[in-house]
Amino acid sequence: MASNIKENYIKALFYLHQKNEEISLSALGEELQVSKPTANDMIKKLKAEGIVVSEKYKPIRITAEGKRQAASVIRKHRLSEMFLAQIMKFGWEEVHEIAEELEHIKTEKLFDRMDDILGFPTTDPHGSPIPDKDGNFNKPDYKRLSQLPVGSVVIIKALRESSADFLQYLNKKSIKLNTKITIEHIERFDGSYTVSYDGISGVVLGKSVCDRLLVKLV
Amino acid sequence: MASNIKENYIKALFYLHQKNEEISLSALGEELQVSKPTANDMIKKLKAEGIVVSEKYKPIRITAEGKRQAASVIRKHRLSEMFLAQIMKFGWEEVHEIAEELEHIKTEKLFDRMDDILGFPTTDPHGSPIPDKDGNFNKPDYKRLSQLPVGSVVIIKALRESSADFLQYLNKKSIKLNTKITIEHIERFDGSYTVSYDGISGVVLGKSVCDRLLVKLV
DNA sequence: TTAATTTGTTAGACTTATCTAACTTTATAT
DNA sequence: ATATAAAGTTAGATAAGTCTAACAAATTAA
Ligand SMILES: [Mn+2]
Ligand SMILES: [Mn+2]
Ligand SMILES: [Mn+2]
Ligand SMILES: [Mn+2]
Repeated sequence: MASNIKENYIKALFYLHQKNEEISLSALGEELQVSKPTANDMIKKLKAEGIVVSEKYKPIRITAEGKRQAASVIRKHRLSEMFLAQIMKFGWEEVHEIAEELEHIKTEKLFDRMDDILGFPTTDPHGSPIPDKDGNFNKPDYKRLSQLPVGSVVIIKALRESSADFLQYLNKKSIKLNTKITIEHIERFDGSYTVSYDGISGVVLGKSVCDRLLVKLV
Repeated sequence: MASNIKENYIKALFYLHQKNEEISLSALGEELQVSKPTANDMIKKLKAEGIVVSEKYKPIRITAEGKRQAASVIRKHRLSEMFLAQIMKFGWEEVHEIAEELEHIKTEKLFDRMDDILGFPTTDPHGSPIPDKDGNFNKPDYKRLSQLPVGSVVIIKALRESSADFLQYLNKKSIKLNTKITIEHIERFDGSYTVSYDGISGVVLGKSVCDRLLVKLV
């Protein structure tokens, strides 16, 4: 059984692999805030366990087994977030921190029961998909709000980034998942959008905000 | 911040101290299934942190600070058990194992929220008291069923031992907390009790069972 | 195509938690 | 009071996870 620490490496490897099939030691060290020799040592252990393939001076690749193990941790994380939000009434800006701890709990039936109580949800409170136990999950092709033209009517479906700061900003603006937004104006100069939602019009969202909102066209 | 492992030592020290003010290294090692040198090393560290007092060849005593830290872990454990049982519908024989993991979660507000959702319970699903954050908890003076005479009418309030095996035995007998029992007969030869409850009479409970049931006289 | 920069590796050290074997001190029993 | 047993300590070793300093390889830029 992998330790908490190993699980965090596996999860990081999975995230990095989603951005780029080939993973660099530097990126891994950066992601986990450890030195390159530390990351290198761990890669040797994970290689011995069949979780990555790696050869001297060559980029690292995660194996099918590695993906399976990563999905298991991510499933625990996202089910926990959903349970904390829906059942325990935590805000979506609070759940990630707690889920970072809960995801390492070994007893599977805790998460199976969460899943059951929640009615087998397919996404977490930030719109990210919850993998099933075999590691499969939907990857719907949402667009960034910042990619869409004036006049588009969209529904917010997920976030590209879910830092507490960003979530608190969205709270302040009363923007939630499934909020229906109409794009009224795009300011060419700075990429900011003027939008309307919930019957309020003229709300200005900066470029970096629109870049983080994943939406579906209505 | 204490690691999981240290927290387990602190909890063990607290349990041992409840049986016997003075704690021996052997008992500590036995409790945690580690060797005496291992326990000894940890005691040196805990002494440096002010959690125990201990001098060479003298028995170990837990400090007020040690008790406070133990109570914090026990509170997390017992609130978790109660949450798992009441809200997540796990059986009382299932909750301990999961709570052994949950008790090490750092984020206090998770447990505060459990407490809130549960309506500030004073005991766990096995009748053990839940300490408050300052480490105070009720220690009601229940009697063992095995100490009471024929004719007594009692209510089961807690268990002296909560192994999954014992709890499954109680499930089979439909005995729960708050079950009202009447003692019909005591067999002198083997100390077994014949009792009635829930309208069923003539149920025989062995000595070891009666020894584990903590009851209040009606 | 050489030089500079980035990336990866090695070597050596530290911390925490664990062990066994051997020894010392304290307690118990004859 | 002495011998035996139990409890506690020391010494030395191991494994996991981390670091820094120094060096080697690969990539990128000039
Ligand atoms: Mn998260
Ligand atoms: Mn999330
Ligand atoms: Mn328990
Ligand atoms: Mn309990």
